Amino acid sequence: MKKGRIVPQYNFAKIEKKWQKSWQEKKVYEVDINNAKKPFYNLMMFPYPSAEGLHVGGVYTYTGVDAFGRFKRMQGYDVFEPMGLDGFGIHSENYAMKIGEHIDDVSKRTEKNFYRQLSSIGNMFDWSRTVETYKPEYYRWTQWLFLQLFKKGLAYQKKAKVNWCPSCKTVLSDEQVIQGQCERCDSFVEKRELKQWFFRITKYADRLLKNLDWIDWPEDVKTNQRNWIGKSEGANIKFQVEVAGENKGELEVFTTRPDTLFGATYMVLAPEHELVQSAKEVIENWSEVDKYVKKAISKSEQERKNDEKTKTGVELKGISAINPASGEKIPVWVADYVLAGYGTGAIMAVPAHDARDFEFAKKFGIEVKCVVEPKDSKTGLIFRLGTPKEDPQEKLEKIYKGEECYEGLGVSMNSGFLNGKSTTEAKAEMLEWLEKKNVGKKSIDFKLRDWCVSRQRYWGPPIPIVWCKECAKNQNKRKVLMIHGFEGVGDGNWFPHLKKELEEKGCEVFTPTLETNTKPDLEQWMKQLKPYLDKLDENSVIIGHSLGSKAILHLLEGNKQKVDKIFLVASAIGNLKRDWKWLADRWKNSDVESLRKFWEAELDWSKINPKVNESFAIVSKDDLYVDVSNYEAMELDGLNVEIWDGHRHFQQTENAALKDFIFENLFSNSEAVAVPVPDNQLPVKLPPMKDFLPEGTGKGPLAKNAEFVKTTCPVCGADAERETDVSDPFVDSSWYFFRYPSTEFDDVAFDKERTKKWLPVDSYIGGKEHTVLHLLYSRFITMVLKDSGYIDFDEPYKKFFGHGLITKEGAKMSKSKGNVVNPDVMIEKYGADTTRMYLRFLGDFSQGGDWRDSGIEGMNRFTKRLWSLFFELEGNGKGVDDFSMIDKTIKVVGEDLEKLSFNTAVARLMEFVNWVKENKNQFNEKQVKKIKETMALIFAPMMPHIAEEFWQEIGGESFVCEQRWPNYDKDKIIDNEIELVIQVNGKLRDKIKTPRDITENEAKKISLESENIQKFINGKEVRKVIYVPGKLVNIVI
RNA sequence: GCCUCGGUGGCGGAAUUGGUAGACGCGCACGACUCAAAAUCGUGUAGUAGUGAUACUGUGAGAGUUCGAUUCUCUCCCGAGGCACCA
Repeated sequence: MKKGRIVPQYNFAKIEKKWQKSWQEKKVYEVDINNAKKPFYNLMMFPYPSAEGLHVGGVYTYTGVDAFGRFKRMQGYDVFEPMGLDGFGIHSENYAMKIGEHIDDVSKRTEKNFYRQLSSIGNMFDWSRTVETYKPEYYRWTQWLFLQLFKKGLAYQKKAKVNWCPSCKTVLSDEQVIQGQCERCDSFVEKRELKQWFFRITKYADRLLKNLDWIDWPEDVKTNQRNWIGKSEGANIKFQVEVAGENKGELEVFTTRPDTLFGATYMVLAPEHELVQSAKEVIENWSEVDKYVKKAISKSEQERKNDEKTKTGVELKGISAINPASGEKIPVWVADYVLAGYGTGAIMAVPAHDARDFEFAKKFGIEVKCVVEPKDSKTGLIFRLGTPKEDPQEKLEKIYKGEECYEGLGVSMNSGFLNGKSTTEAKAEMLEWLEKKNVGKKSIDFKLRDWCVSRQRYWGPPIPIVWCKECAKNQNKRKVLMIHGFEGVGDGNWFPHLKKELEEKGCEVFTPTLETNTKPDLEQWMKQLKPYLDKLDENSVIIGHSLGSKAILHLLEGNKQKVDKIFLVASAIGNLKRDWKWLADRWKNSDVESLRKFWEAELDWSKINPKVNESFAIVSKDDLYVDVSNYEAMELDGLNVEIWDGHRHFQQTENAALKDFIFENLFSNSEAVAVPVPDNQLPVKLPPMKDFLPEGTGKGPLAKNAEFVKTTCPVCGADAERETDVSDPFVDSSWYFFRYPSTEFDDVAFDKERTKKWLPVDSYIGGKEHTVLHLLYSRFITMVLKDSGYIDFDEPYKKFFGHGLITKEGAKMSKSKGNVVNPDVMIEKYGADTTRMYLRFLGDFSQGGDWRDSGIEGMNRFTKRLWSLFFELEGNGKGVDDFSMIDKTIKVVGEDLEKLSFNTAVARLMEFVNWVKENKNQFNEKQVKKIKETMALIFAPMMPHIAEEFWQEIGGESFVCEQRWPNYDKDKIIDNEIELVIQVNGKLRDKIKTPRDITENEAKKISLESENIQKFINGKEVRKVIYVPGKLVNIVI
């Protein structure tokens, strides 16, 4: 060994470039996508490519996730770490308009810049599989996804009062409105009524909620999602409405506190509530009411926000309601503190136990009736009320007198049969009573609303829909098969009234007469129905009653024929309401056994559902034969269940409500009908447009492009118009992780085998700000894809970890403050390794951290020290006896990386380096070899370039990133000698070195004998001696 | 108002089945090297008292449980983020 070796200069620019090139050339990070033995999908949130370039926060996340991915790879996993760009959206569009360039050019430039930056941070991205949401190869499948939802009835259009940003000239989702202002430009948002496309996410509310119970996510993220979904359980209660003593129908409300019904002293309707308009004639003060309602409805978010503090409203004079519990006549008001979109748009107001109602009642002098005592039902003790400064007794008196509002739990009072019951009991009992009296029932409401995906902008995927007027005309001309039930309906024309009206609309209606003698036979019915099924086409409709509906389902199950819609009226797919014996008694002449066989024949809904575009089941809880509760429980996928009141079995020859319902769902009143673009015509390309400013009329910029708009209908070939809305960028990002493993497929969005191999995602790491919307949307889309049979899992991410944000010297980074850290500058000045390492050291990954320029200087010194130390080590010493530091470091750093506890991992590595430095002249040759090898390996996840350089220096094979994480010797982790801590009365008084396996008595003995301790005992009585093995002795005196 | 997270030296932050508070780093001070500075290396660094060993105080405030509390319980204060007239 030669002495005084020359340490090469640490030229990070050179070595980082060298290794990045080498990794790329050798395709080290291109995972073997088909044959990987231990696939590990290491996903991070792809960035939105802004013109300013990659934010240091992005570097923070990506290098952190990469350190984890590299560690996983060293544990033997085939780690797939893809990257892409979420480039659609209003920011890019606004920016392009601002600088007067075309968005296509801007996008090309930012893409190049982003990928350059992302390549410079030393991540193991698989650059052979990128995803850019704004490229036709990608958004083709976003459009395909839209159509999947459309075909399942999960994408629909409705006129909706939407948030309109006058500056961006576009619609915003509720989520993008922050306190009445546009999330993007801070303009105050107005309300406008426009036709919008929605995704029916509310249908999945329960499932989105339930799965949270088992998915392996941090609790706070789950809580956020739960709150957003906002499930509340309560009751719907009907109040009778009276005008001049005469009953004028009913008013339904939703409440979570049915136990307070006796305290409902008035009712409030939302300004939009239909009763307000329909009762116009009988409202005595109509002009006043009309004025209020008009004003309230036109209020913008801004005004509502400003008015929040004061409650306003008008009484509907001449109208009153009857409290179903107390029988009292109570006034009805209209007020804008009641929201049309939640519950039933009307409330029963219980001012004594709801702060909002209380405020309103006090302002307008309405009676406040206390019906809940604030006391514990078991102990009878009055709850402690208010702050310690207030007098509890006085407060209690006020509550009883209705001078204060009490919202908590307690014991019912002034409430008839509920008196003395706890709130929980009273709720249950009231529900039971309501159901018995048929004036209310259990009900569940969600805060979650359907996802508005329409955007009247240019830079997004065009919604793949064609509007056809010709089809709207033809739509009415369809074949309808009506099938009667068992109950012997004359000539097979069950419900002749409906038949007649369908024919008037231009439909061809079949009403076969089935064998309905005393012995119904399924096989026979199916045989009789088959010729009729053969006459139908994909636009046809089936309306089946009772057993007849069951027979046609069995027939559909085994046949290829597809139909458009099916209506199951009082269908025998539900259980029999009572038992068969009862039926046998009732139907003495029928063969109940054969009926039973028919009724109970098993159906496979999953075979029927794909053959029907939309299916409805209409059933009544007053049905004589069919059990409704069973319908509620069935939850058949795609089946829309309608449960009505007061129909015994829908056998009437005329039923206006049923006819209306069927017509409503069969015939569109609009001029044109939405026709999905066929899959083979996708993508609907975004046409090049020089002027892509929105018109500001409510239609998107695409409406200005006549060439784009004009098309032919894919169904009938007539002239038709394209939809001009584009979809929300959240749709793009709701499925991108499905695409990464399948980027080379141009015939499917994602390949089945690939998806099976790589999904669900093993680890997803991203910012906490996305924990509600993006995560919820992608969970929803995953569920839809599962229900369509494309995948077999419900949840897209096995693990999610939300990291914190980084600040600069304690302040938020922003362009306006000019305190933005530019990653390019940092990498140029300190290199990627030092930057990565410093970002890891900032603080807990989940909490974020604070960037300090002086801090990275310190890390720079460390890197240089590490570099020199490595090359200075020679191994001429006689050897260090205690070499266990190496094993301890390997263990602890490995554990920290697994937990994403990067900051402590860095601290451990520093301690290790300090130890090597202290002993650098004592190590022998063998020890130096081990140290150098270990250094290369344990630094590899966080400082990948320097680690490769180390690895090369010691002559290691291939790349260090392909090596295994080193093993440690378990025996060396445990020290044989420990420092026994001795406390007196819990205070540290002495430390003594002892062998690890010291006995309890021995430990106590030496503790008591210690000179320091004797000083403290000083003749006092030793009461107790506590021994914690291997740790401490506490002497109590 | 509600929900969630947090509050530890001059600063970023460590430390949890309750058991040595302040790891690691920044900053600062002093020293070495140097004509000098930078860089580098070394020493010290929670506060108070003391030359010192050491003693007392100390994890937002107060109380409680315990032999022992940064950790658990209760009350309160402050900060950050999210939601907000959701019945």
